[in-house]
Amino acid sequence: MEAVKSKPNDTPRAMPKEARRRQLIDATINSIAEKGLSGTTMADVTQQAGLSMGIVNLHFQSKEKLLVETLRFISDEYTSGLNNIFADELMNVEEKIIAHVDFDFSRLITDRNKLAVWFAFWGETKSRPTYLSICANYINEIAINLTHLFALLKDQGNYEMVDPELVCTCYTALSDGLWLDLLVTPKGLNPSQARAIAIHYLRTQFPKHFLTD
Amino acid sequence: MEAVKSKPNDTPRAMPKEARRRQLIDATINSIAEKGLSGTTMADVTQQAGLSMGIVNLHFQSKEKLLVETLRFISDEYTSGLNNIFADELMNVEEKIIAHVDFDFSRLITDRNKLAVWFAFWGETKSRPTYLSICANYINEIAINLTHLFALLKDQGNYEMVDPELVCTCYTALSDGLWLDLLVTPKGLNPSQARAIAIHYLRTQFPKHFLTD
DNA sequence: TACGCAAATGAATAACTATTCATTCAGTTG
DNA sequence: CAACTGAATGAATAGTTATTCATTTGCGTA
Repeated sequence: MEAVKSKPNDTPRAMPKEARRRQLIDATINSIAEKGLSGTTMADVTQQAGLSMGIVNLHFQSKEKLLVETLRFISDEYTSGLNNIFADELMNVEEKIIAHVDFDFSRLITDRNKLAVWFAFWGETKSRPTYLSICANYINEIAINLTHLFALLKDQGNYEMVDPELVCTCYTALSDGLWLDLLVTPKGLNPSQARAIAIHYLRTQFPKHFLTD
Repeated sequence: MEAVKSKPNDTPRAMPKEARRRQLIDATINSIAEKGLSGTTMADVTQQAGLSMGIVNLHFQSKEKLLVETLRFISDEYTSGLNNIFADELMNVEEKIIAHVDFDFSRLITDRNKLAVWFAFWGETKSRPTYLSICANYINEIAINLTHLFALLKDQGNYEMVDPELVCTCYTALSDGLWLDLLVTPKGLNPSQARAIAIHYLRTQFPKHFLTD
């Protein structure tokens, strides 16, 4: 038997549990992006990670749980990024909304592999309520926070006719659609153009704001 | 062996080829909506259709081809509906745009089973270029037609500042996002509310138009 | 009514894939 | 440095699912 693998294995045999789990989640994201959710097998994931077959069942009892944790990972990443912005005491309302948009179209979020994971799960939501339940809480929380920011800006700018809840729903749907665009036709639209479209919409509602760039 | 099935089988044994294919495509749509793309098996589809296992391979050489034809079916349904509107000589520009929006949020298109199929395929697009190639043509064609309508309305209404291409991209992303909303949170938004949001956006661009309702 | 034939059947097969677990391995402790 | 311990391995297993094809079915025709 060959004792030496030519590929230098840079992961030590004993790693903090969390780091190994994270390594497997990363491999899962890549595999879903490359082969789709239906095409992702245990063999794919473990090979991606450079580890052996049994490793997933060791760290996550089953494939299904690995998938759930993967969705939870990208959900948490998104939610916590936005919560940092909402909680930031140094920004005013307009700055927070711009920071929100910047985050939505940042490298971290518009990474095509992660977008592929998002939409892979959305496509299965109707048949697997678990997937929806992971996102349901954060969806609602973000909507409340964002609506609140729009309401504040409405007051500050005397935008009588603006309906903050409508603007929040519209902005959210728009960014979902722009993400889909970035995923499926990457040559048609780049993240900064997508960002510009989102800002264009906000400017229709708050014409005295969002005039930079 | 039991000779008589209690369930009355209303499909005659010999059916026009196209009708049987259509029956299987319908069953596939239902199965994808109910079990997801990854959970859809040949047994599911054929049971849904009330037919036997071998039938799919008889009419579509393989499972993969059945899936491709299913995507093609809903793509064609959408495209041809819009093309009828673009080609209609009895409508003026504003009426055509409204008809477009009405179609986008009609029963035919916002059927949750069909939305589930759309997003199931979008989620696999990155890994299966075939799926994208089926849609690529119509996406482009519709964008050209819709941009043209916006350009005409810009001229007719003297909307100096409007960028028709931007409005088309924005409207398209918005409707994609609203469809996702209708799919995943059906209790949060109904089709007529979604339609109202789309009109709300168009009104920001063409304030003298789209004032009905 | 009987015959011919295309359509449909479904049991058998072949291919694939998640999970298990006895064994190996490497880092740590006494 | 030897014994210990828990992580990691991967061949074997068990379960699932697409595909095949010999057989059956029922419709149209002579």
